[in-house]
Amino acid sequence: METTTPPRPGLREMKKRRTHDELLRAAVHLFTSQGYERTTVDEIAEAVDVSQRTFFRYFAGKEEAALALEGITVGRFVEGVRARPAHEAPMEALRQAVLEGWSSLSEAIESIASVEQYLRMYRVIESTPVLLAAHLRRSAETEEAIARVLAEREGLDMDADPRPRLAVAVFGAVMRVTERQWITGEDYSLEGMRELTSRYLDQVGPALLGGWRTGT
Amino acid sequence: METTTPPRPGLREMKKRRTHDELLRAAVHLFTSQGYERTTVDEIAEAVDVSQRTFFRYFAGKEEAALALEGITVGRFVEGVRARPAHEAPMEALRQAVLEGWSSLSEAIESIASVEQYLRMYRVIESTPVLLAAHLRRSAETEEAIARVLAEREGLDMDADPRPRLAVAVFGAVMRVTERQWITGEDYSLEGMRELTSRYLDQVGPALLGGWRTGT
DNA sequence: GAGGCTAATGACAGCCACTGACAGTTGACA
DNA sequence: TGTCAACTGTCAGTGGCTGTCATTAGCCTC
Repeated sequence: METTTPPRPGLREMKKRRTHDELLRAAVHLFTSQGYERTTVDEIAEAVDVSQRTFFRYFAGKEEAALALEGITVGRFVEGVRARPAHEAPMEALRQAVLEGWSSLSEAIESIASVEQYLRMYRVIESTPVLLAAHLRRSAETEEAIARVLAEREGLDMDADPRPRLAVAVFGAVMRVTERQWITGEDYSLEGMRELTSRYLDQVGPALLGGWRTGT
Repeated sequence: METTTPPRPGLREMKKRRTHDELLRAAVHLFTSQGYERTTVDEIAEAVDVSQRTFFRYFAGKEEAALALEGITVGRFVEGVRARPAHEAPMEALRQAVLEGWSSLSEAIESIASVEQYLRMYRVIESTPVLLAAHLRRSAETEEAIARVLAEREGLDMDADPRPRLAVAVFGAVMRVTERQWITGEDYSLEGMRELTSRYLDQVGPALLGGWRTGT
């Protein structure tokens, strides 16, 4: 009984995971180096030596492969919100979960890509209309999931009270503005992203109050 | 000089407009009656007795035809914001422009469809993933345009001050939540939409403050 | 460790959205 | 009325995506 494998991954599972990761890596590499539109599914499949049909068995479509990396971090974010202490106010819980997410981004995706590749893929998404569209739709789904988490935390009925959805929608809106700013700017460091996120969240109140001309 | 036509529409222009409108009408009719995915471009073209190629000369794609009706009202909304008196605070200007938009919806689309068809088309968009994605992307573009209008009104530099984008993003978020609620609910009247819009906008402040458990 | 079961894959055919190229038709305008 | 340019139809082709079916290859049992 030396070096046992308790949960028994199984050779089949291993291979499947390997194929999936290789396809994803190849897709990210091709998308970031030559663009999303100029990359065909056949190309990705060929890079991993599988048939095009197999690609579609691992990913629902080309889009899904392009958004899979981001999907990993989004999933972690949702879990992060769920794990926040119950005494935190909703917006504060969201804020902390996002900041933690940025901090642990590197470990979350290391089996697939580097942080730099993640950022480059993000740029591709933001600059490719069809990908941006899909990204926004998925963000909407994520917001719905998080609204459920908040409603549960606060013991509210989401169908009767719009505040959970409103708070999450506002938060999501700020995140989108932040992401855009972050891509447009020069600072690609995770610390820079954390700082920008905090700053913009603090500006929501002032932005809603009007009287912009007298402020800053 | 009896019954002159000053700007001279021209027979060609007339025919073009006619083809465009007929294609749009046919598309809306087919999408709302049998669904977006189950409608092919050939079907739409055939309903108007033009070739598939011609359809693509009038619409960049199937999606554009599905979103064109909504696009008319969105364009009017942007103009509405631009036309609001300069003394209004940003959020107030947005609110008034939207409410006015609902009120004049009927006249805006009458050459193409009825209000009921507009609502049904909206449901199709909301329930078809690819259309919802495209819709959200276009909304993002609209928000950018409106942020520019607000920044100009207030004499701000959008690249230095995030408040115009933040305010518009928050407003857009509320609108999306409202639209969803409105589609889920039973009340399809324009008056009901106006009322819901007002109510949700009033809730943004409370939603951000937390302490949900003590309030209503 | 041979054979059966089943999941994973490849190969093939086909649908549909969309595009480029070219030729035919029809308003516009001198 | 004839010329020009815009509009359209036809055809061929690309690429994303799906259904089907035969083949391969882990897995499990006896």
